[in-house]
Amino acid sequence: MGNDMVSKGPAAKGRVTIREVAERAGVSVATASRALSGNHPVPAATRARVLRAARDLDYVANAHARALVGGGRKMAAVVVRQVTSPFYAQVAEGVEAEAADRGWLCVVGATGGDPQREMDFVRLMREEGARLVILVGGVVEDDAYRSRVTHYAQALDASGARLVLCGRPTPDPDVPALVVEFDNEAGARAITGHLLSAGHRRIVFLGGLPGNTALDARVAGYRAALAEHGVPLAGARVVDCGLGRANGLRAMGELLKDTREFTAVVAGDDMVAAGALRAIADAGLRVPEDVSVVGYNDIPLAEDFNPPLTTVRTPAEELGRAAVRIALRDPEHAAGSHHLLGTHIVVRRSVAAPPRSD
Amino acid sequence: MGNDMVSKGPAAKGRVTIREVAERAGVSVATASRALSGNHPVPAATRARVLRAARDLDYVANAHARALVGGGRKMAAVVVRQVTSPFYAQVAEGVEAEAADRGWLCVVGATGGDPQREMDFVRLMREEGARLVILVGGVVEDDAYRSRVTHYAQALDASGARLVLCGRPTPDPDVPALVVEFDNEAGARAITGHLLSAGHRRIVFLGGLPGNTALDARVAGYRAALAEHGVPLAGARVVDCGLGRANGLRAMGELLKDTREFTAVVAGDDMVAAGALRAIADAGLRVPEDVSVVGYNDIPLAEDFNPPLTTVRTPAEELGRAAVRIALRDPEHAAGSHHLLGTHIVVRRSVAAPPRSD
DNA sequence: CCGAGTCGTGAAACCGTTTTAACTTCCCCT
DNA sequence: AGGGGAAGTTAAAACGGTTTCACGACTCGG
Repeated sequence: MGNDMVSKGPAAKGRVTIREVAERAGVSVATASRALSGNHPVPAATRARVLRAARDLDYVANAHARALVGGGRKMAAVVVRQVTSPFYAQVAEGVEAEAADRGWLCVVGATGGDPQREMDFVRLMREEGARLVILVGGVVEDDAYRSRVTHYAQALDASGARLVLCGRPTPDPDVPALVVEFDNEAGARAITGHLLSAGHRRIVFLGGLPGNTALDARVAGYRAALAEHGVPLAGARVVDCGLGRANGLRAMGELLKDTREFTAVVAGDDMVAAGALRAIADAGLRVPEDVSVVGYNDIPLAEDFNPPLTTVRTPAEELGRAAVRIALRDPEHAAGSHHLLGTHIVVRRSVAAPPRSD
Repeated sequence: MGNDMVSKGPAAKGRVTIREVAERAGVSVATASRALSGNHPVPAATRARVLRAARDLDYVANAHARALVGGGRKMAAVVVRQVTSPFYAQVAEGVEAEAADRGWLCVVGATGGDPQREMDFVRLMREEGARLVILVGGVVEDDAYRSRVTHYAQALDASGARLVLCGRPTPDPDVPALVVEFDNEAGARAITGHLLSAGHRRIVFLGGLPGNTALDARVAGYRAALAEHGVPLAGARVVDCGLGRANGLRAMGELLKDTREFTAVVAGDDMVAAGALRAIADAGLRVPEDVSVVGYNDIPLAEDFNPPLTTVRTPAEELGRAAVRIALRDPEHAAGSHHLLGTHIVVRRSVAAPPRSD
């Protein structure tokens, strides 16, 4: 007597298993599994009993066990530098949304720009069996980067997963990775052209980051626009201060200490522009009357800057959505394919004609 | 002859298993497992052979198989309304950072404010075996909400996982969930007090959301501050337009069409403030000379608004970190415990004395 | 020289689910 | 009456690891 405690009741701690559901419904685990997953026809009466038992026990399937035998949960991972950057957040939201629409789970990882953490995270995703890994954001393209990405791509491909690079280059055309990105050069050319059309001739590019492919392309676009408008090459001035508000603030501050030899600035992105705007205001100058400023990305709060920022709209959420859409489209078409998304400039109030004294 | 193809080589497609590693190293899977996980002592020579084989084959363990027998990967989930909201992004970043520091994996889910998606996501996390689920953001507290959260809490607790509510109420003290939040009332009282000290007496609260506990607390703090400064209760005016830039823009615009009977506005959060600032500017008025405006949360770009916004700093990233830290601290201490994080106001340039004509 | 302990290793059980293959019934058709 | 399906159900074999248990080889002390 008293040994009835030994009987297999629901464990005191731990999850409800399908065995307990089957027991309660008076069927075998096989039947219970079929009734629950709807995979195989099961008579209505039986199915109802099983479903009822599952509901009563608040049963949820063990995703790990399921993944082990089935193909595994459809899971996508998006890796960004940091979640709080508005641009990355938008891309991540796009990925999340598109994934959710298809019933996929979305995991986001932040690297803080550290290659080691990126590698760790990709490894983690391989362990977890992610079927889609999306790496977002420009990087400096050195040998270490190339071999790293080649390794990711081959490892993921070997286990049937896809790798998408958003805004970063493919090391080699035969590396099994997709690339989706904006036409950085065209965007920068357009926005620089906008300044040139307003009459500016002495324009500085603030926020270069030599080796970073995204920024290099924007610098190239900036240079191309100057050339198109007949500005001598010597007129180009690129300040390689990197991205981020703090860098923009500092670099612009230093620039303003010199004799001012520019009437407009093209910022590497909107955060740099935010810093630049603040530095200009701190120097007692006005935008756009004294200096015109343009940004890049059109982050959600760019219209709330002082003044509202003229910038290049890069549909970041669409970038994220496109990444998963393209990756999931056709299996064959994938390797080495390269997609360019268009951008356009949005005109607000940070650009005017250069001061008359010029 | 020719049937050597049948031998168990590495599968053409699919992942490398521990069996292949063991084979290549000339040991059993048990030994391979031990060498790899370092769980059980293994002579250096054998370990080296196994590690070498694993490296050669680029082996990564199958997390699902491992989770099935072991406790499962340490995984935390954070659920927010949307990733692109700067406040939520910061909280998510805090959770991600603290989780990563401890070697945990972090999954973020976005609900778009839809209770159904919230429920689906929590269920998903139960299936995945998440050990920590963090729900962020105020909600309207109705019966549906209460029973929903009670269910989450009990289900997660039954399988040994923890539930943390960030800035939303616990339905009942004996529900096994932790609460971590800011002292919304104190923050609102302080920032309203700041306006009162500057001489304002007719102050409107923009962005109420009746039923939402976070907003209700801020409204209460606003009212308390007015009372403390001897402003008659009738002087309080709360516009229930909800949160978000668009709502702030619209509501403020409508407010300005009436005869203007206020000199300052307390916005429900910084995004509402952004909309309000724009509406005020569009009406041809100046901040702070004509109207003073304060926000709530101190999002990263609040200092770039026009003018830089005086607001309440809520250390959002710290909120996220605290949530995981507290949840992981001591198992017993958990249930029903309630933590309040302090806030302080940061003074910028959106507040001045009321216009003299007042 | 022998028994006890230690060390290194492997076979097998186990985790919770899906799926295959087999086994009953039961019914219909010749 | 008997055979061929079809329908409903189940036992058992995967899936890929970890862990327990047992076993053999070696070392060491008496």
